[in-house]
Amino acid sequence: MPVAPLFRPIDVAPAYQKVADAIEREIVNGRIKPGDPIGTEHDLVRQFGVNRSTIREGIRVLEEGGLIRRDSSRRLHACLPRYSKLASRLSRALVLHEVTFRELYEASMTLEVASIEGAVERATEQNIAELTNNLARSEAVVGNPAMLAECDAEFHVLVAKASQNRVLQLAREPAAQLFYPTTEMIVTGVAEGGPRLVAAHRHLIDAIRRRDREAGVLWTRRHLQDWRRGFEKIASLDRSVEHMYMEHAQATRRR
Amino acid sequence: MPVAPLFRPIDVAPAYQKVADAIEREIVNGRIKPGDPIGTEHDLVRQFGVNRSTIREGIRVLEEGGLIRRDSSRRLHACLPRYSKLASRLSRALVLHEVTFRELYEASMTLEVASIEGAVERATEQNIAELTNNLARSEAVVGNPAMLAECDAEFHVLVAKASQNRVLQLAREPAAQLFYPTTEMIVTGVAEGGPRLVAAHRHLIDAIRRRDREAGVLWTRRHLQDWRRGFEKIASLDRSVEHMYMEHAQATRRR
DNA sequence: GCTCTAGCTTTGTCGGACAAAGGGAACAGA
DNA sequence: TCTGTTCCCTTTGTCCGACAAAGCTAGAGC
Repeated sequence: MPVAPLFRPIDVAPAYQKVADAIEREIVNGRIKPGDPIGTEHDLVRQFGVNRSTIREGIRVLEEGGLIRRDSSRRLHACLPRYSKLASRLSRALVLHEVTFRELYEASMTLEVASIEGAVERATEQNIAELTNNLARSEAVVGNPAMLAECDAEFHVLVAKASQNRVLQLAREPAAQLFYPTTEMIVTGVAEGGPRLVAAHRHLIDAIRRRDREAGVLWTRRHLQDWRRGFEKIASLDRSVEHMYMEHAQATRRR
Repeated sequence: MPVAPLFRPIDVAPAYQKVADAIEREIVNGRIKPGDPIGTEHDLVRQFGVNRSTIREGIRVLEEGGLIRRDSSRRLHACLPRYSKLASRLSRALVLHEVTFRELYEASMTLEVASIEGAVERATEQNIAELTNNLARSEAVVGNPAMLAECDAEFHVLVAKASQNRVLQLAREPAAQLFYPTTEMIVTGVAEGGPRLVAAHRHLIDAIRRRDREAGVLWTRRHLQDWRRGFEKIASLDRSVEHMYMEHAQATRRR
């Protein structure tokens, strides 16, 4: 006959983990708001009653999770996790899982089409202005593959933003980050790549402005199909997706 | 007149970050394969020539990123980041960004419909067997909201898995993790909730088995609409989404 | 009132230390 | 020979104390 449980399971976790959990709890439940300063390491030592080394290990956990950051003066404060940083973890995971081109392409098709549908429905004047501004910059750098690729990535982030759906925005980011480095290669390797890319963006903005869902979906599909054809042309190059990812990851970390 | 650049920017980063970067690089480019042991902390101290405290801070960064883990004996080894762990970071971020119900619902509709479409097209016998097994377990616990909610979450993970698209699998996970804790509340609060949920699962498996895309999409929509109606019924309860998330996060961390 | 410097604070890193837990090898018994 | 036990070594988690470099602050000097 089993006895009634008298005790709860003891929470056995390393001290640094408990420190991280405690601070996370305060941030997630809102007692510490984004932007609020966390104390200095010494403060935390006093509050938690553990050694500074232990505190520092806990801080690393939270920092990597994007919950806290150090500002210019290296003081700690809570912050809203940035999508692009979190997404880069996922992109890394996708590379490690060796996802196929089909998986990436199919998922992106779904996510980008959903983004444009949202954008067509809910884009604000502000959103459209940002997209238009992006288009102008793209036209100016159409001969520079690296800068054009960067503009393209930003364009699609702006479309997702215009959808007014942050869940979607976040869901599309990991796949988009894997797209980005290949765009440069495609624009470099395919003669008509640059102009076609800019033209597609123009049509997409136009569709959003006219609230023309059909056109938005159509041009998103074409845009992605262009990207696929370009990718298939250069797929025989010697650089692997892993290498592309590594370069991208290092570049973003430096920011 | 600007001089030609003689020097590259010096990479100024804390030592612990360099340690983490160096190990990450070896894992991502494949020189260290998932499962391979990383040395002991003392080994790393010798290899990198820094203090053990510094090594340990670097290890925390990688551990949080899911790139390395400690096995039962606490030895370090590389590993494939697990989707559910990474996704919980994103779920946390979504909570902090205070996403609305509309955003969550709309994105999930897109992602779950895409999952079922993939599953209908590509599910293997193995996938169908797993789904059938899940259904049987769901039927057995239809009166237990907590366990039924867990089965439901697993069911949709299995559908995504059956789509044979890991990018999609990963993209849907953050939103799904926010769904999960509410499912229990809905099944508890709505009388017909449990049976309707199980019935929907049965129809979904059937659609996958018959490769009937229309039916799959239809029942996914109905299933999600049921969830929404349930949510709207209980939305006046006193527990906020943040609380639901916190409880869920703690439960998963203990695993 | 403004600037500049000296001093205090904080971070990043180091060296060493110790208890607890795990793994492994030697040893005893079947 | 195989199995089970015990003791020792290793490894981890944590602590203590220390110091240089960089930031911040307050007071001196104008």
